[in-house]
Amino acid sequence: MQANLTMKKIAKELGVSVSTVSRALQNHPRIGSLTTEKVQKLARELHYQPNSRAINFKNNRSFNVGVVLPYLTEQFFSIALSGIEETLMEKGYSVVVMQSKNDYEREAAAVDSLIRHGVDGILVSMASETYNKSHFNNATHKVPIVFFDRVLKHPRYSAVYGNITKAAFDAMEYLIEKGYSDIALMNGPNSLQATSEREKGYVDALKKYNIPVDIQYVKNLNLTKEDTVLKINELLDLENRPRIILAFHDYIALDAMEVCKQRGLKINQDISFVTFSNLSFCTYLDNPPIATVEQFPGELGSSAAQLLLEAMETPDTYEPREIVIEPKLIIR
Amino acid sequence: MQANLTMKKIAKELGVSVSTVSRALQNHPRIGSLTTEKVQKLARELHYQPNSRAINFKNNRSFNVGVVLPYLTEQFFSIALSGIEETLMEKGYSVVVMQSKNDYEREAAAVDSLIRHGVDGILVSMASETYNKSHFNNATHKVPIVFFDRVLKHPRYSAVYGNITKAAFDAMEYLIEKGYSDIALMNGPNSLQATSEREKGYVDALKKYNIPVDIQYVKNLNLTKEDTVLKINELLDLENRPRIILAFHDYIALDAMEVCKQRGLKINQDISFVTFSNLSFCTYLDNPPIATVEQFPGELGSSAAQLLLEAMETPDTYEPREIVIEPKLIIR
DNA sequence: CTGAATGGCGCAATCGGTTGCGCAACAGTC
DNA sequence: GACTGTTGCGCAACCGATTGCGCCATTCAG
Repeated sequence: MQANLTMKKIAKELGVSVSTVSRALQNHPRIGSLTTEKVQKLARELHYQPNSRAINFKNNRSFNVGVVLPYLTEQFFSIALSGIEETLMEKGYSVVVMQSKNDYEREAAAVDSLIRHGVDGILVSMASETYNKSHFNNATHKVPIVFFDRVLKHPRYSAVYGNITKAAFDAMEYLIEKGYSDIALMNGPNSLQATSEREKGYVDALKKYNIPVDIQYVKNLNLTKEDTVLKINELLDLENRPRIILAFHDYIALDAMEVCKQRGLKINQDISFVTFSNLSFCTYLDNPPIATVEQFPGELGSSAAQLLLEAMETPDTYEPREIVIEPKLIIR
Repeated sequence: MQANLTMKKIAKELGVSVSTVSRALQNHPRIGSLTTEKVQKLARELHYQPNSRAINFKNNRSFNVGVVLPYLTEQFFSIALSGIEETLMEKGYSVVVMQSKNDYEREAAAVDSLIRHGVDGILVSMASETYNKSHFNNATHKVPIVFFDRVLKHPRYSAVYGNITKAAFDAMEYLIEKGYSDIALMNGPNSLQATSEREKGYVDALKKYNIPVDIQYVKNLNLTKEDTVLKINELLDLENRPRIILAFHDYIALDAMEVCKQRGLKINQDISFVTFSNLSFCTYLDNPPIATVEQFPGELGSSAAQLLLEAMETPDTYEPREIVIEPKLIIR
């Protein structure tokens, strides 16, 4: 850890003033070519690097962007983060990441901490437990915020998200057209906006084809394995057992498949699955979900990053807006 | 985006000096309780937040830590990053993450960029293509560096990594004791240190049991699917086809399994796999690898973070050192 | 009534750069 | 020789917060 090398030392060494050193390093025309050369030579020899904290302080910019998401270990979010990192890196920004673990307190603390750390903007995918939104209001007074995937819909905020309703509708339409019936929905937790959107697409499709909606076929899960096991068992216990399960996540489908197998059902024969995330490993399953909705998490992240870039770099003309990424149904 | 609220404004509003405001906010004993109360009240009302950039500048600390890793989308690294984030968050540090994509140039640029952004320390899992180490030498003059998983072994650097040799040895010993023979090794790329360590464990175990080493059984892969397909086909084409494949990653095993199935071999009957990463979804496979080496990426990351914390907070007494995390063989 | 002690607060320097302005020296013009 | 223009560089303010030191006013002891 070498001692701090500042312009002051270069200036003293050369018998010139600090301002001359500063200008010489910027090739300022008012500095003589001889002096400029001398300064640059010594700076090179001493491996001078300007103190970024001083520059950030002076410019009131840090070129850091905060990202708050539920879990880094969830593939959806790590892919989104990767897209964010790529987009921001190109523009010279760094990514500061924090996990909310779906906890409101942690999320609020993370947003607060990012502000205190002096980021120039924040990307958020909301915790499922977030009921109080005031931490975003406070933060947005200081820096722009853009939501992605798990968004807060409000004219004040930009948001990037997938068209879940249409995705669910498309998946249902595909299944119905294929002649499948008895389609159940294993949906996410109530606290997520996507849950109601998914249900809407499910219901809309049934209505379009004049199929009655059986509320016993719609289950909201709470993300724990126990609950998944409970709900799939409830479905399998129904007199009119579903033939297709529309699951809101591959992992939910996998856990449900296990229960099915234990109960002697053959996957993709007695019962099939369609999922809302396209995890790469599913192609390796002997009996994968017959279709899946690809939500393009990388594009979600990178679009959100681009909105944030605009908000940070042209704050005067920037108007909050929403971008909808169309998911794609992938048939296996 | 409200205008910057500084101490100056509070001071002017109250007709006191900036230093009084500063001290009042710190409950300095030399400030009268009346003044202190007034200042704190107004600060609260105006939602005053100290300018972190000014404080960072003054203290020459940012409480940011840089993390450079190959890919965020690789589960191993996203779990490691999660462990890093948890450990550092507790101590008030934030994590700035960058992907090297296994490219030397990007890695060097990332390290450089982190230094310029003013991080207090750096955690690195090296790019497989990194041949030149000078970017680390330059960086370490400025801030401490700790390596994790893909480490640079050098007395100057701290490093945290798994005991791959022993893990490979243990896996082999288990297989040999179980009576398995004809065990092949699908290893990683030459450029990774872990590759030679894994090979050493493989060879050591064979030698211990006086089993001749067949070099045709040892393949080094380059991480592309084509190469994996090529190498598994070479193995299956051998006169003495292996019965067990020790694969250095679950995804390699999955790709190889596909080829095996295509060639009419039954997994876990005609041929079985043992892998070096314990990806959660493998438990959902109908025929998963019969054993797997858990490398505890979260612990790897969090141990590295703890070393870095020590290096950052007590730089005078800190001595670089290595921590070895013992992997665990998990039998399915 | 004077001297010291104490409480309450402000001045100014500091961190490391950047930048407007001004000063000096010199050349060129009339 | 006085005037203007140009070149080359330094002074000092500034960004926002922190902090050593010193000043003034009050209080209390002697």
